[in-house]
Amino acid sequence: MSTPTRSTYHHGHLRPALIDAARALLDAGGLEAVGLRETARRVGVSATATYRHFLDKDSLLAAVAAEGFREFAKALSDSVQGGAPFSAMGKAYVEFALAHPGLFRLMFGPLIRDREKFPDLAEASDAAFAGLKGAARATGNVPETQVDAAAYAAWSMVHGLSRLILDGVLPPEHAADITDAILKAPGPAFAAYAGE
Amino acid sequence: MSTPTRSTYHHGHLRPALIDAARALLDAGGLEAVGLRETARRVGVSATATYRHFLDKDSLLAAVAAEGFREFAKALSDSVQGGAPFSAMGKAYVEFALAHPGLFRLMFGPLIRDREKFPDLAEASDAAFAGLKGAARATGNVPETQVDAAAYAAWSMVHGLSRLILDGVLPPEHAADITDAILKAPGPAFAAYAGE
DNA sequence: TGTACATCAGTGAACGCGCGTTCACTGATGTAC
DNA sequence: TGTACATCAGTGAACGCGCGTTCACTGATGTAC
Repeated sequence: MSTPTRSTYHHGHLRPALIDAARALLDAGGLEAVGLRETARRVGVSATATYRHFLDKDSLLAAVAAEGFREFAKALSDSVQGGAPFSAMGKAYVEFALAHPGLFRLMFGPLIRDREKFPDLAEASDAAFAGLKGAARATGNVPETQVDAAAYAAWSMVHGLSRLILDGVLPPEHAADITDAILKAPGPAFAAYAGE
Repeated sequence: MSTPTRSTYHHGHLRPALIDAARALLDAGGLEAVGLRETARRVGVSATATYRHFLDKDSLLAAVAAEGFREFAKALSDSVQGGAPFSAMGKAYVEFALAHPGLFRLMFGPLIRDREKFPDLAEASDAAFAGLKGAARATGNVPETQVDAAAYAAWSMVHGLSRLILDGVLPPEHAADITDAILKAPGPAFAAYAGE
């Protein structure tokens, strides 16, 4: 993170500094705390300097989100290195969300719809999701024709769990227990669906 | 919905009219389209008249959300009347979300955290969730000690699926197929978790 | 039945706010000769 | 090696915007006697 003061007229690394600052605001105060002016203020630069590096506010946010997806993809793929079970990826998914609530919300916010305007973001998110599907296939437990459905089911579950905790619906003090119960003992947890 | 013009000085049913108008804005343009001034404008009343019926903007929104949860709870419980399988409730959950995107987002937004300020909302949401847990228990497939985990797992999955579609991550044209695949054939879909 | 008066439901002007963005600009840098 | 000049990265004032909320108010209603 850059210091808010600087001696040279030219910043030198303004683009990444703005991304870092926006992300810090995101982590500290959530999505609505991130403003273009406030971000620039943090870096110690005029608000308009931002426009040298980003088309507009959304473009700055999209860059932050794309960076988030790249880290997210890495965290997911790291989680199943060394033969860890598929559920380890689910755990990593939830942990990432809880560790970066603002970032997670931004990543799955409205910008992701605009694939043409933010191709970098679209690509980064696609890569993260592809990793999830690949891990579902790699378990070897799922017939090829069912891989998509299995991946979507797993994805939905960890995503929903993340959001329910993040949004304060599930009490945070029980979050860890619930996550473990669901991820470690999926058999009983899904028994409700049995016999239909 | 009320008409934007009226002949009498006193509106007569301003409170429900404001709730309806806010909800219409929500459905039409999403959360950020709902303003206190704009809502009043729709009803044909000055912005300040709102303060006769609601403490502030958040209180108006909380009333809308609470009403949403009551409808949501009804839709969920209706879905399993007449011996319909548990998965029917999941289907109803997703359908409600897709039918009322703005409302759904509001319902699970930040207001739900403020249980003391909005007890009516807290109660309405608790009731909806209790219905979900009750249905999981009623399947008879889950040992009593696992009912909570099973309900949370099911809840997480349908909630995550709803959000992924709503937020434009899963392509909407495939939303129905994916929902069916997950809800109707959970066995194969969850096979990825098997053998751990 | 008529009247006085408290109460309730609305009005409209005004406030400050911070935002994203535009504009014309200036200071610093790098490159060609 | 020095200089001219194009280019790039920043500045700061100003714009309009719609918002939520406050204030002192007025019109309508209902109730006690």
